[in-house]
Amino acid sequence: MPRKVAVLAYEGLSPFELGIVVEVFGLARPELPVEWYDLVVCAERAGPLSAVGGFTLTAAHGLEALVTADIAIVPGCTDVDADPSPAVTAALRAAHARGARVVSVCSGAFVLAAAGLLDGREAATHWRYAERLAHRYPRVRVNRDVLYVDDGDVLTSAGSAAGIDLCLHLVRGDHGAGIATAVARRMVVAPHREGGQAQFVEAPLPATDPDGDLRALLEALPAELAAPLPVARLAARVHMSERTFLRRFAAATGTSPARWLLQQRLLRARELLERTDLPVERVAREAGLGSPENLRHHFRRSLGTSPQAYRRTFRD
DNA sequence: ATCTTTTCCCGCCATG
DNA sequence: ATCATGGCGGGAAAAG
Repeated sequence: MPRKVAVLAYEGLSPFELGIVVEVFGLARPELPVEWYDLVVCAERAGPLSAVGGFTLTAAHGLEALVTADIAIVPGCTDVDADPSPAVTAALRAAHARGARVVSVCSGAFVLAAAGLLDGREAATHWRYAERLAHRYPRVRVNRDVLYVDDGDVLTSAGSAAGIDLCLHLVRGDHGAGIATAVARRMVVAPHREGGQAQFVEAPLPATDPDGDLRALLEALPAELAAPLPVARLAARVHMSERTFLRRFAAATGTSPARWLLQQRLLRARELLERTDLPVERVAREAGLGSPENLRHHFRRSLGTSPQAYRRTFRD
């Protein structure tokens, strides 16, 4: 049985964010060896809805599709101060109660918050709206610095295109990094973006685009993940003091060297677990995570599973 | 799970 | 004056 994905359309919706969801989940993918999702677009009422850009669309399904979905997605709304329809919030609560994963893109977090689904949870939204979300729904712990928040059954993403990151994250969780990478490749986007939305807020990319040595280092590092890469050594390689290296690195990637390396190494470990039969001990070593204990530790922290369980899920 | 050692990394500030 | 640099301290996190 394919997983059912329902995305909500409504008056004044943003076609881009709806489109992300349709592109990821709604496009047929016969080239992939997995059962793809069933996507439906649903709306509260049957009539035409006007979208940003001055055109209209009609959804083929009603809110019951949202309630019975495995994944219910709310794209951003144009008016975050408006109260979402009670029928919509009720449908989202019902979906959640049934065990569905409830997902928002951008300002869609306001709808989830209105439904009470974010109470006491961490959530992401567009940086422009973070303050308002936190103010209006004090029980929501707004994280301004990430592209998305995965809280298990409730997932929220930051501004517009961060919805792509979150959708790919969902695919990665359901089908593994290999499949998610294939989808990303077909969409011609990065399979995994590092750093939070902070890097997109004020700093235009050209100002922080890594130049010369640093760029070369960033490109070279993925090939040497198995070796220890202490900051002091890295800084020396690009002829900078540690302090300057940290600053430049942060400006270029939005994270610190250690965090960036950890992400790369976890990604490598996942690949090895999916594509090879290497024992966990070797996976840990090849990925540069050192001991299997260390690998397990970080795996649990970021993926919520163990390496063995992860391999079982994506390898049969 | 808990402890110890090591490494990281960010604010502060003098310097060029 | 502004700006990048890089040394230092020490709280935080990782590694063992």
